Amino acid sequence: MQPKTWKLSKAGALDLVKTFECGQCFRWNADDKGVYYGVAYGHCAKLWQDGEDIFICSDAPAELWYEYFDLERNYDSISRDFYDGGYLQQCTQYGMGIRILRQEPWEALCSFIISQCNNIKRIKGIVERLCESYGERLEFDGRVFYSFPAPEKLLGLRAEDLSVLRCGYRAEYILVAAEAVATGELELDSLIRADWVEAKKKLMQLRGIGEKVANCVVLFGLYHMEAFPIDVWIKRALKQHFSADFRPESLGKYAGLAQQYIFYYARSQEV
DNA sequence: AAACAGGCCTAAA
DNA sequence: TTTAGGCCTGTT
Repeated sequence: MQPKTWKLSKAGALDLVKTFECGQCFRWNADDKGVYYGVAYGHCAKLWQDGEDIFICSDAPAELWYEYFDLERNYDSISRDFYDGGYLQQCTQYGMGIRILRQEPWEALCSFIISQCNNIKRIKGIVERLCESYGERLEFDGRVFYSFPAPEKLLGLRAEDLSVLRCGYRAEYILVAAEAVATGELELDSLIRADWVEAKKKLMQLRGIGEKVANCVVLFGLYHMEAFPIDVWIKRALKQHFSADFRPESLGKYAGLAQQYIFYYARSQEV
């Protein structure tokens, strides 16, 4: 199928740079002209902004990307709940344009296992090596890409086999998760429809998945927007700008979006 | 050179 | 229930 290019109708609600650089995903990269290339659900795409318009070029149907960028949800009205006249509002306004991507569940699970105690640059490197080693080779726009490997591709491997990834002790965790998903012991698709707390509990049964990683997977891979991952950045922001008895539930069913605004703002201030 | 990265596990209070 | 140390690897 030949790639087609089209213009996003609600482009104003999507900010490419913020969405790709806010730390939720690891496989989108800009070239020197600011054109983003990436792969999702086995399809390559490139996106760029031209004035007010955002264009997308892909051989996948438009619906796939419409869902991927969660474009049918009205982030403006959701975000109004975060206008507290203080710090959270500041974060929200700064991060406006971020979309919570609907990433592949297994990719999210695997990526956030890798993320533990790592910086984004290294996470990206490890994920890319994983895709190059075990994903499908794809060609798009005169370039070569690799899909995120299905968990089945990792069956039977031992931790030493993943040494090329240079992911250290996380190799074991990846293999445990891959086996659970591939064998059907862990049904990620059914967890999308399950209660988010139950989904989190289920994920945390796996070795190497604690509270933080589970929350990330639930939010970014299972689309439960209530989840509020707390890492060192968020912990710091909460300590400085929220009351001691703050509870994520107080932010409602889109707490996860608020978390992403806070995270993006907090990091922008220090880096 | 030692400390620290978007944590987790285990052992020990 | 909370806390310390170790863990792979890479960077500062």
